[in-house]
Amino acid sequence: MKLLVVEDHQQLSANIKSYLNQEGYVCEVAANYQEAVEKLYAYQYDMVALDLMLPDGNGMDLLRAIKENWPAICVLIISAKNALDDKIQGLNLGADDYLAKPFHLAELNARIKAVFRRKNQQGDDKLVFEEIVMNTSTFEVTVNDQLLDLTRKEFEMIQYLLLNQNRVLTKQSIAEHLWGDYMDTADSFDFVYQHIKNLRKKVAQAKGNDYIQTVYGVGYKFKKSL
Amino acid sequence: MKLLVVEDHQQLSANIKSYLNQEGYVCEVAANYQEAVEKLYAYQYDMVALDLMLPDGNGMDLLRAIKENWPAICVLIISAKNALDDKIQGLNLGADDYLAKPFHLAELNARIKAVFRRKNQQGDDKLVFEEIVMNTSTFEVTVNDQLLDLTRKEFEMIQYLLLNQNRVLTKQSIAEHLWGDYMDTADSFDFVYQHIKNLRKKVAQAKGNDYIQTVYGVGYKFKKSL
DNA sequence: CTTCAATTTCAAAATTCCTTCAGAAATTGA
DNA sequence: TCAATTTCTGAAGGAATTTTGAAATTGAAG
Repeated sequence: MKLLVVEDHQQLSANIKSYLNQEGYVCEVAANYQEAVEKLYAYQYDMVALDLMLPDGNGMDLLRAIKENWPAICVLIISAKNALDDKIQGLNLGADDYLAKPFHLAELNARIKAVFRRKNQQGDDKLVFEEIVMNTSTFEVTVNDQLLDLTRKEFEMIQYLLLNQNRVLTKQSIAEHLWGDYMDTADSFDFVYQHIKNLRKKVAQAKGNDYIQTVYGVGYKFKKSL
Repeated sequence: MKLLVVEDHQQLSANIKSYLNQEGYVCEVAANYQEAVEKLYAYQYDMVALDLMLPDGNGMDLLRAIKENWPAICVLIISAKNALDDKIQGLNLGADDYLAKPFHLAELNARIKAVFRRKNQQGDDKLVFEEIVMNTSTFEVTVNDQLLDLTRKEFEMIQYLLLNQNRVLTKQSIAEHLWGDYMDTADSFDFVYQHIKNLRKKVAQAKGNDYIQTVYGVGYKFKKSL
């Protein structure tokens, strides 16, 4: 799960980020409107936690832009203004939840979980590729109804592949998705190889086929069996 | 896909180039206005990433010149000046997107992809010649609905042929398009023969016809079956 | 502190791809 | 038809990428 926290207060965003990383999310921070939009273009997020008070723009506009361009992304509004107006307007614009400052990190976590749960219950709670099925509410992955025992990285990887069945994912983009923005200057992607290997082994154990196709010089994708 | 990066800062342009090569683009660099124009005349680009700050001229003028002389080329403006004016003026002059420095390379990549996607959607995101269909968003090529397993060079080659169905492509121009400016002094284009051969074989495997016509003494083109 | 699993690093092995080369085949023009 | 030029083909080497196993590191749990 990859989150973007849009929050201009340095200290707070750093806290949130480290806390959510602890909790197992891949979490990045944007300090303002501009940066948020750039990151949204560049990467692929599952959720945005959005502070309405931004130094260079209106948070509501950003919310509107997100719902327009990336409708699949959940938005959790964070705001110091405890004004009911904001809350109503935000939810009307399609925000998935609203959290007033100040808040406990544990509560943020709970809200995030709740938003995902709610979203996945309405309809698309399964990601499927042939015999591979991921239940996005219980976070279980089965191959041919056999449950896979995956580590966190393996899980994130198979999810990323499932979400992008039609395109080839480069090692770079996989690394960015699983590790966040630490990878900017990374020179080696050896660990991607390892996780691919382990994932393949586990999938193949459940069914002879490993499904993951190498595209030489580019990356990986699920291969269609024709 | 062949890109020209117009950027006078050595280190940056070198980084961009190596990154985009990694990502599978053919990428060349021009350090100033003059050099950019020369390259635009000499070669055929799909896109220009243009830094507005140039040592020997105004980037806006260059943008205007590109849109006038090579209207098919997409332009992505890069600028350190975060001025909204620049952005507005640039987009008014026909630039396809705008990216403020500093930026993550991944974001540059995402913008490039987005620009192409947008452009291709206006018509269709498919390149077609008879039974050959190339999906430019998934980077898949099918012949008679059979998926081809192509290497990078083969892919670039068939794409170049698809984009130029009416003209004959010389070995030189193919080499320039696929390998960039390393070819300036090259004396032998034998490797083009190899890739043509391999491509023909793979296409013919999917359908008896190989489609690629040799024009003796000149080059190659798709042949129409009458 | 110890233990165990997960993650990352490292280097060798395996694979795939690219380029070169030399000879064969095809085309052109005289 | 013949010679010159161009294109085609297969094989071989080298370069780049991926795979693999094993060791080192990290991190959480007991």
